[in-house]
Amino acid sequence: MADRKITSVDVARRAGVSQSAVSRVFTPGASVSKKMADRVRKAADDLGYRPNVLARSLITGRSRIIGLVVAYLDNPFYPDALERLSAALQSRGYHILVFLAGNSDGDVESVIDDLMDYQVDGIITASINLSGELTERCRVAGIPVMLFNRGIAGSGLSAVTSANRVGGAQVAEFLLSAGHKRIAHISGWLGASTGRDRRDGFVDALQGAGQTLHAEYDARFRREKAAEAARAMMLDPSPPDAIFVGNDHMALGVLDMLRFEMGLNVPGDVSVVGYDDVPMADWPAYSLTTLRQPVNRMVEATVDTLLSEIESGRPPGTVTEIQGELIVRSSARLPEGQKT
Amino acid sequence: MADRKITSVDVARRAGVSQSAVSRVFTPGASVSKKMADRVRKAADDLGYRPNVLARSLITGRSRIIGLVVAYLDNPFYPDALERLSAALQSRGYHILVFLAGNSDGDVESVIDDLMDYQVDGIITASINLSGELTERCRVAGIPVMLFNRGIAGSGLSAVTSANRVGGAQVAEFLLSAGHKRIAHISGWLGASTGRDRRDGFVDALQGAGQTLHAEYDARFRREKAAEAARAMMLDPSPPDAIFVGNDHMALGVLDMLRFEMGLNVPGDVSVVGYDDVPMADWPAYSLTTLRQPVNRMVEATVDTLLSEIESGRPPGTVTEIQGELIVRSSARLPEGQKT
DNA sequence: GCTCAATTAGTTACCCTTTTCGAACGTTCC
DNA sequence: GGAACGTTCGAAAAGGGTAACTAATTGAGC
Repeated sequence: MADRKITSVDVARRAGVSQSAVSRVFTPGASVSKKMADRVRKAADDLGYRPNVLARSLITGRSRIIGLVVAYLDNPFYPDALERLSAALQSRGYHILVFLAGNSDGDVESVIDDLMDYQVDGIITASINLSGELTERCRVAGIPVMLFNRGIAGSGLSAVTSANRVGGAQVAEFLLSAGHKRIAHISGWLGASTGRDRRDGFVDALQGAGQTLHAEYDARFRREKAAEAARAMMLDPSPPDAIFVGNDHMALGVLDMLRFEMGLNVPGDVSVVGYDDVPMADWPAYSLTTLRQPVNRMVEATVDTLLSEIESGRPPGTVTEIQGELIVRSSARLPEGQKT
Repeated sequence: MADRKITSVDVARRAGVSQSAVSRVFTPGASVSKKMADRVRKAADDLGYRPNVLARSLITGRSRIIGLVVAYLDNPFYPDALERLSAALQSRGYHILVFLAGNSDGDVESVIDDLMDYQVDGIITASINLSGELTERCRVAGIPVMLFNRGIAGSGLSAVTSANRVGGAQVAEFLLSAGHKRIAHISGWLGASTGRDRRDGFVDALQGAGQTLHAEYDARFRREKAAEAARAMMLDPSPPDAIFVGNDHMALGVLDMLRFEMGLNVPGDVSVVGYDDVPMADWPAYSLTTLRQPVNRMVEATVDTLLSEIESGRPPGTVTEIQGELIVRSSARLPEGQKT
């Protein structure tokens, strides 16, 4: 075995043409006669030749690799997004190189080093916070960065999120219209735009209706922390009658806690609303009322924006907000007269 | 902006040394004096130089890229595995390039083309079936392939699975010892070793105890199909009193169906046992009794085997089976006298 | 001070493509 | 018939590195 790797030179020799001719045949838009193309393709097929992407990228300066930086995949929203992102990019000739980063700064930093090493054409970050210093490095290196499901105000980077403020407000209105009076919020991390915007939109809408937040806790997108927070809230002498949880991943943990550990009835004793609409939210064991983030449209926007920055040099800074939709299920009390 | 890319030549010039000296400084194990190393590193830091992995791989023949071929990520077992695989490889200087493949042969084929194009050092497949032809292509190309959570008998490829036959038998014994008499199985895809082995081990153990399978259905690892199968089984004039489901992803769907659509009591009316022990199996809404696949040990074995094939030329064909453990929760009746 | 071996540094070939650049060729047009 | 032109093709130069080879330095031992 150990057949040496076959290169364009081998194909050229077999077809009796120059190596550069072979290259041209495999470069779309290059000038080759039909006869030449046929001969070369035949020889290439015989030998099983395929151009070496790495060598190509060396000279073209494009690797057709997109770096995806992600902190964790336990929130099912992200595997779903990863799958769709990968599919969308793959269909356009790109592939995803995965970089795992804890959320510590040093960790993210070394990941950025790795990214540069691989000459990625672009970067997508998900569930990650970039420091100003890092965004600056990417800007200097001229590598387009897309923030997926998170924005960084003033960073000048492109970002795709759902309309989180509006979404938070939609949830608030729904809970208000159902007559809730002691409405609490267990937020995603307030250090992230996603967590902050949902909260702010939610709080603003409550205030618009003359209510204030009954209780609040920053669970940093962690299921366990959210569950604990829910327990603490419910054990309070004045427990909430509704809880808006910053994402579904946490909301499901809250539901489990309320129902199975505290023996409460949801939505009888307390309503719970999530955010994301992950697949499990629709499973009958949970049937979670939640604000849907349209993953497919977010993915589309991410890929479109990123590729046009890469391929057409569109300047960075395109911020897309995609409107979500409240999916009413049975974890929250319904407004008077409304049916599912 | 648009600072041209800085190369080893730039660093060499600034440090007043030859370009190859720079290369040596960044190549572990090369012969350089401390003084030289310091000077070069200083210059490199000033300029923000990092070696270009792609250029390096061109000459070394190693890309430090591992191709991961995966069909879907909706079974939470796989994101979990992906996260751990990525972390383990990252810590050893490799990264994962993601290739999504539907399970159709043509799809997988074009993915293999892509993989070759990127000169991956190795391939890990998960939730995917490789045809003989494809494994042959990889063998010829000399690219090590690891089958994760699936084996292909006679393929000569390395594989890591849990001890699926033994696992199936463990489940059978547990159900038998709880006194079940009409035991059914909803299998994962019998076209895959994972589905087949679990089933065979399960059936053999039943037969060893003088029982036969009360009912059986191949749900092909699909949640919906499994739920439908469960409904059909329970509507039969002679319904099973226990169902072993081929993986947790399907088992959770079965639980939902039994409890919420059919209003049955689990395990009162029927016991359900899964396979994998995904995180959700432990969530109180499900509390699924299941056979744990030790993901971390599977990942360790996968990475170790793959890297030793890549780096030390270990011949392919190392098949590792890792013993699982039955995790007893409350979705299945307990044997007499046993407590959780 | 000299020899010999061991380190270190510089030269150069090579990895596999794409991409100028110019030569060769066949047409068209006067 | 020859000038002007458009196509097609080959030679050769990148592109950013590594590794084998060679030359020069260093150090030890006597």
